[in-house]
Amino acid sequence: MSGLDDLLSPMHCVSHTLQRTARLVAGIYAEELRTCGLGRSQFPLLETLDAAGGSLATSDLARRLDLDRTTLTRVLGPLVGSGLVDRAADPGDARVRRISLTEAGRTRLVEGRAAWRRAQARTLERIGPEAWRALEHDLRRLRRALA
Amino acid sequence: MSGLDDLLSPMHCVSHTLQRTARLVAGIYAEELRTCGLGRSQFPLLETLDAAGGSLATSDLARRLDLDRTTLTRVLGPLVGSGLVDRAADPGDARVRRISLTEAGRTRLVEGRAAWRRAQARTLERIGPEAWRALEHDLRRLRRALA
DNA sequence: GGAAGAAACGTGTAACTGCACATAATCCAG
DNA sequence: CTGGATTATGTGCAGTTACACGTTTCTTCC
Repeated sequence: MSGLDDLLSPMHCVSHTLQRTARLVAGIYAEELRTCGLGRSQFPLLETLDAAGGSLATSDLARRLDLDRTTLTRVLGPLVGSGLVDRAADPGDARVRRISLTEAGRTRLVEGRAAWRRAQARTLERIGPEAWRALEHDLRRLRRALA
Repeated sequence: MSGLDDLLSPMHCVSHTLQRTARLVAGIYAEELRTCGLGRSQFPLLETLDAAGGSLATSDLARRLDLDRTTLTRVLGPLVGSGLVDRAADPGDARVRRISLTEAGRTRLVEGRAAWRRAQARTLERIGPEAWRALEHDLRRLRRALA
């Protein structure tokens, strides 16, 4: 039954479809987060650090964000500079840098969450909570399939 | 029934979920397209121009790609430079620039399609054609809801 | 036909993204 | 305990993305 051929037509491009959808949605979050001085890549980073409890090695953090390790390094720069995260040498292994939230980082994260919640609410209002629930599940499966 | 509150927890972020999934997939397409000298933003652009038949105004093209108009201008630069697309003044309206595929552009597009098809096949193989069919449909609905 | 508003466009600037490459530290086989 | 493979990291460079702002051209209304 699988008419697979039609999916090999460029208009069904997986990458472009995901990319353009992500672009569209990102605008909403960027708009809200800008009010508290956080970039749209910074908020998930702080949130992931917080969710991890304490600190994470650079590579581990990158893996959790599905972000290239070197990209993470760039994103980290300004955050370290503004004192929201701390980059310290690991006591047991001189190669790894442990990234952790500072107190200022935790504070900013709380502020960020208010802005984020507005964006998330605006988005869910448009697309419908149940629709998102289903989509989120499928996207997670997609990521697992690619991992 | 709708527990909507749980969706307002940062781990259910629509933007981050879409973004990270798009990043993951984009790598596959970039890898294949690099073999024929096309960036992953260039291929959809050429494809969209081709699908539109002839030429499009800058803003129209941007709209079709869900891309910011000014972003499109930047992407267009190198493509005009390498002669794959042509940017000409509109006969009827001096404000609009009509973007069109050149012969070289059409040729490159054909080469690009071979590379693209490899990426698409690799991706579908991982995630399953039926899963993608469903996902594509839901993502389109999402975009419509945001438009 | 002229002024107010709208539409189409480009540029300055800045953030996000990742590949190729290089460096330093660790681990393991001999 | 030494040398080669592995692991963790950072940088140069290039491509992707969009907001704020300004310019030119067109449209509309008086």
